[in-house]
Amino acid sequence: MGAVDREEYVERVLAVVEQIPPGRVMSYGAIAEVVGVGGPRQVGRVMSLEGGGVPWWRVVRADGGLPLCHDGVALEHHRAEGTPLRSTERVDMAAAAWWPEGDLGGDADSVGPL
DNA sequence: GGTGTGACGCAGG
DNA sequence: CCCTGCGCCACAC
Repeated sequence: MGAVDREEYVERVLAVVEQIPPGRVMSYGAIAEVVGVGGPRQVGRVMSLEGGGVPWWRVVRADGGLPLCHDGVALEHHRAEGTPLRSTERVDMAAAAWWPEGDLGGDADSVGPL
């Protein structure tokens, strides 16, 4: 079976992003793993094209760095949602990292102490 | 059909 | 903490 259609891939990626709860974040690589197709670069491409309809600011790089395009806007959202920030422009992946199949990897819906 | 680029990831210095 | 190089896959030229 070949890879899913482009539209199918987009829908799938956006679906995962929509599932990300407030105060939590997912890395491009994590989304690519959940989708099971393509790689982190393809996820980023989809976000740039169709990310306008989903909480794109909850999608960050694996090292906690925010998207290079609207980092300032993303910071506003993270501060408003209470995302654990480690630096003025970085997210604390150790506490904010989230996973769709049950809160594994990071912690429960609790945001843990800083 | 090769080349370059990118909202990336990781290892190394 | 910083920057550099390599690998990755899809798309534009």
